[in-house]
Amino acid sequence: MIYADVIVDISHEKLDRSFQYLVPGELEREIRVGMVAAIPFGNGNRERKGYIVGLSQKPRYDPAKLKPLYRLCSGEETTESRLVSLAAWMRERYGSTMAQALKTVIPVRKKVRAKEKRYLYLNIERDEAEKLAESLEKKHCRARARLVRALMSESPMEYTKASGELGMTAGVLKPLAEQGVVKVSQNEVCRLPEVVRQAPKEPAAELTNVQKEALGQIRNEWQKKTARPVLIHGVTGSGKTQIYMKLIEDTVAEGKQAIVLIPEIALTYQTVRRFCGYFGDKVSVLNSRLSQGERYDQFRRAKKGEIQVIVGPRSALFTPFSRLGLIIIDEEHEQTYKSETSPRYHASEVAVKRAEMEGARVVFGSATPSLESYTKAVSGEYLLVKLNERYRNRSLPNVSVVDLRKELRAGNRSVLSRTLKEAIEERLSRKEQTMLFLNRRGYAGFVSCRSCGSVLKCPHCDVALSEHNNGKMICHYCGYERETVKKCPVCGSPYIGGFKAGTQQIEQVLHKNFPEAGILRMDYDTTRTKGSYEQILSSFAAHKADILVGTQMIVKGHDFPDVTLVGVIAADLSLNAADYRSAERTFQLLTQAVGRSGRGKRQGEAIIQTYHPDHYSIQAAAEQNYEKFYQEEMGYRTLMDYPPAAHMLSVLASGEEEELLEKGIGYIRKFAERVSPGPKLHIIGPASAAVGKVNDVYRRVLYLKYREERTLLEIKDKIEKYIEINPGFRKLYIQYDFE
DNA sequence: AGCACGCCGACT
DNA sequence: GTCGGCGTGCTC
Repeated sequence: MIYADVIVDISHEKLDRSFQYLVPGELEREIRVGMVAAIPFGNGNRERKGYIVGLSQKPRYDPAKLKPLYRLCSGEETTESRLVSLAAWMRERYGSTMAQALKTVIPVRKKVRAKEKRYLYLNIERDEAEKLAESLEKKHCRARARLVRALMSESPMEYTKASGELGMTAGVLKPLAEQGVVKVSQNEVCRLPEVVRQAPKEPAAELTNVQKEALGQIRNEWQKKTARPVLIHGVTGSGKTQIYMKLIEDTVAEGKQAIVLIPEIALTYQTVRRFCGYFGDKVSVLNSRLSQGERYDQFRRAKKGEIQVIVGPRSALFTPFSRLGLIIIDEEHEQTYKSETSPRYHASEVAVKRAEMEGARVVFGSATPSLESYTKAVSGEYLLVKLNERYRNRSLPNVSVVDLRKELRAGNRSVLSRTLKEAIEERLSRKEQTMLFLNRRGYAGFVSCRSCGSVLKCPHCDVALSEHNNGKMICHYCGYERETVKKCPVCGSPYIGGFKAGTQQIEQVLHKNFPEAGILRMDYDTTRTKGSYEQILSSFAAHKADILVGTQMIVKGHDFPDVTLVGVIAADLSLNAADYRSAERTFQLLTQAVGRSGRGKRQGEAIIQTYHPDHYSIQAAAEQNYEKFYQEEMGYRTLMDYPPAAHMLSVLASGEEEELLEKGIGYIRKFAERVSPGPKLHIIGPASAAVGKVNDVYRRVLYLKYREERTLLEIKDKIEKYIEINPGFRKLYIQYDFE
């Protein structure tokens, strides 16, 4: 016997869970997750539509009470059913529960439903209503009288308010509505986000020859029956967005819809405005600041076909378009495309899958593609399209690297090297602008020598050790531990320790050095209030300040034509993050930062300060040479068996009882060893997770590395089953993460 | 959402 | 008694 988990297609919060049904024998072969079925529901066995969200061999409910489903509704494939299938695939691929996957894919199936935003109106005159209320009270129809009186003082009234504060039920409303006393309307307020309403209409810009050629390549690929995903590798300022626009235009002209993913809406304010200006009311925007209701509105509009294009973060990937034609992922390398919660999916992968299921196309774009994508592009799995020139013949900035070790030797202990200081002075005298950039992302308390630049690393994993306040240095991958050092183990210098520099500190140094200069600071502290982000950027754009200091958040979005100098305070900060991706991230951040310079008519310059002037990621960024970086980094990944050369599965276990957790993760390790296909499977850990303990919940992590991803997937499935069978794991929460 | 059930006050 | 309305709880 096969049992099916079904979600009933009734939009109500209390039905937001699955119900189990018997699958009649003749449907057993045919039934799949994601299909739509007709089911008997409720007391009268009324026929309802339901989505199959899971299949199993045994019942989890009293089998005597299970009803068989009526039939499968083939050909009734809806947007929802396709999204359910996508969720099923995500469950399988990333090892989450179906409930978690569904929640990710079909958000807000509860609470702020459009229907609950209905309004109630009093449909009769006041004195008439007064009489009615009195007679209702006489007839002991208290609930009805209450509603009529309430509407006399407030009409229209929100449906939710009536049912909530007044305790109105459907049975109370129905007779009143039938008598024509109360009118129910679906007068929904359509809440357009601010950016959409404000954006000025913009005509299409003329494409350069390089852009036209790239566009031609993509259209050519799209002629094929099975078009591959496209990776646009374009240098900073090469005009990728204009190509996206043309591709979206093509898609809309075919009567299809497009999804545009961008890393973080606030950081790409200008991009959003450009889309809105170009596509007008065809486009809508999702962003993380939107309320659940606003977000739901946008999804509903998409479903109804009121909009053709949606621009938004990772979650916009699940917009319920009925004829999806194109998914664009801009700044494809960004970390925000990877979900931090289970299912820990990567938007690029899911985009390719959704596109495959719905016959849509995928375009990735980046100046610094992730190693994963570029590897696929090189192997021909993706089509690689290059834009090697900046838009309007602007040239790339001249970059110089400053060795901070030499500065120390020359007696300069300031965060500003002499070269950088002189360069800033020059800009001030020429009335040009400077951006100073502190890449603190991923900063995790590494220890380095200021004299020779060497960093304490794990002897097994080749990533920087993190300093803990208990005086120990720890590797987050394998759990290796050692005492902190007082002297540099390489050169013996006592100038060794954690790197301490904040944006505030730099701001102070600047004030001291350039008392006349206008300085703006942008970091987590100064952008907490709403609108402060845009405010800082627009006042810098209006040249109200000479210098902008900030964390990585300043490297995106705005074009500042007057900026001719970009300074990177310490490239090492991200280089020494406790992560095998630190070099990649450094290269990306440096390239993006350097790319901010010289966007206007004047030639740009960039200065990178570092203790590792010879490191390939810094040199390649200085030369703006992606290819060189890619070759070096791939060599490192291959040598160390890190992705994408190999694949990595991390098993994160958490629980409140430390001992139980320790035991449990130990068993998982042993089990993994048992099902291992041979010595080529590396099992590392268990180690403490990057954040070892949160809210009294302990977390431990196990890493499995193997050349073939398929094998890791199989191992994950086996571990999942093993955990399900053994009741000892009930109190542990296990998450999987593929890299 | 839609239906059944049990409760309550009022009236043939 | 018993009828109509109300609030609650359940739906595989």
